[in-house]
Amino acid sequence: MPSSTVEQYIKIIYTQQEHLGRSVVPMKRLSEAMGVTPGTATTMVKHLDDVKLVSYHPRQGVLLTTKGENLALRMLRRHRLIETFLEQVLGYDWSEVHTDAERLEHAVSDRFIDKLEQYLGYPDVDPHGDPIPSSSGSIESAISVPLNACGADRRVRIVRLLDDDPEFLVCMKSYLIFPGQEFILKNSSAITGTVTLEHSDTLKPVTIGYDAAGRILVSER
Amino acid sequence: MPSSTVEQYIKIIYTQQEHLGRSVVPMKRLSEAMGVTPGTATTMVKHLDDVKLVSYHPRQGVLLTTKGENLALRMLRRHRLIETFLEQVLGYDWSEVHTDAERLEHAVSDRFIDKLEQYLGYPDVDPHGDPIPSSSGSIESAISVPLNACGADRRVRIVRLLDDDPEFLVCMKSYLIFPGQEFILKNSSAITGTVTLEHSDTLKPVTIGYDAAGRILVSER
DNA sequence: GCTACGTATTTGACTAGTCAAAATATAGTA
DNA sequence: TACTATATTTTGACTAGTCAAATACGTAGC
Ligand SMILES: [Mn+2]
Ligand SMILES: [Mn+2]
Ligand SMILES: [Mn+2]
Ligand SMILES: [Mn+2]
Repeated sequence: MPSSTVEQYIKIIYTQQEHLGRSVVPMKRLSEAMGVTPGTATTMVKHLDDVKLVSYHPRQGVLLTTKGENLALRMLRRHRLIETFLEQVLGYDWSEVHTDAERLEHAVSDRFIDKLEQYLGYPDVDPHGDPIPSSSGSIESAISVPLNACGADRRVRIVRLLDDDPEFLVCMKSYLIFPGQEFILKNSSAITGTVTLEHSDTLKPVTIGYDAAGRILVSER
Repeated sequence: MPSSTVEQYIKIIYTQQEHLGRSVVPMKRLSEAMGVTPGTATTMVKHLDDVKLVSYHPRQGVLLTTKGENLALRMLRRHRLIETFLEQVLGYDWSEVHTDAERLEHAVSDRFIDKLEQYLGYPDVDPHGDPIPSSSGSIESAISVPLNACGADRRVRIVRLLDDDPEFLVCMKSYLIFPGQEFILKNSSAITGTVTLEHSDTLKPVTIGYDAAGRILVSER
């Protein structure tokens, strides 16, 4: 049975691998994401390689094995089902769910997660639009593009937000930017570095920065 | 912030103190309840004394301070609210709730517990009839007596079971022995060491051993 | 008062996870 | 090619929690 520390490393390696596109995750990246010193990450990664959860390429980086990927998906499943529960059932704000899920994910049993999933009615995404892996480990994300890579005058539907920062989330919610909401993309200017949207119901205009828009995934329609 | 290990020691010291009646809990007792060697318990208890959670009386035993008692009640509150949730909401059998609660209680935040309590409608006992301490730390248990200390031909209502063993609980449930059920106490014999009950609705008779009956608390009426 | 036995404490060793700081490799630049 | 900046690895040390086994108490019985 993996310790919560191991679980956390594996989950972070997965998300970093996904985020980097490239396959190997360098130690600096990993240590920063884990909040530990680089030396600590190196030591741990060697151990993870020993137990076949990752393959370690000295001086280059680390890569999940299939076994590691399975564990990562199980952790993501736990994390996202718990977040969904906290928001939909216990009434947390979506900016608060992440912190608590971060601890709970390491304390729940498989029985708990399977019953929770059933109780929630088999949701396929969490409050941030992150897809929830099935118990068999399959995961499918809706097709989407970053908001800053979208053509102007398009009608878009918010699909997912790639940021856990509570401040960011509170702010987005106040603009009605959360999964399911629809907007018209009025203007997207690489020169000024802004993206302007108009909510399809309220018609309220919102302007956000280019990099923030990069963390918002939408589907064009 | 106390570690989960510290939380567990404190909770166990509380329940042992309650169970022994006497105030100090000897090391042997504590180490057995914790599943560690006596030496380990001694070391830990000295540390708990340093941080003022217990007062340690060498070669006699250990005793919670007020600070320790507060922590213990917070843990009991968590444990019992979680057990209630697992049974009533997620549909666990009452024999399964204990194990999962044992881990979760160390991973939940105060926010979680308070929202959970609200969601559950402020229950005052858990599935085993154990009273749930309030957020301010007050706890009140219904007046009750052990079933083996009851006069015969009395009508009794099951209040609480003092045993976590899944096998015992599954068995009791099959006899309808769980909080709220009513029985007529037909016979209680110290000689044969048995207690015979009859369910007040189904009229089905049940005979259980004297010591098992000691772990069943009832209210006479 | 002395002995035995059971309980309690001490000691030394081990594991998982961590940091600080020194040593080393690598890749880019002059 | 030689130098330098940066990433990486190594080393030694530390903490929390644990066990096994040696040692020390304390009390009940003789
Ligand atoms: Mn985590
Ligand atoms: Mn999420
Ligand atoms: Mn516990
Ligand atoms: Mn209980």
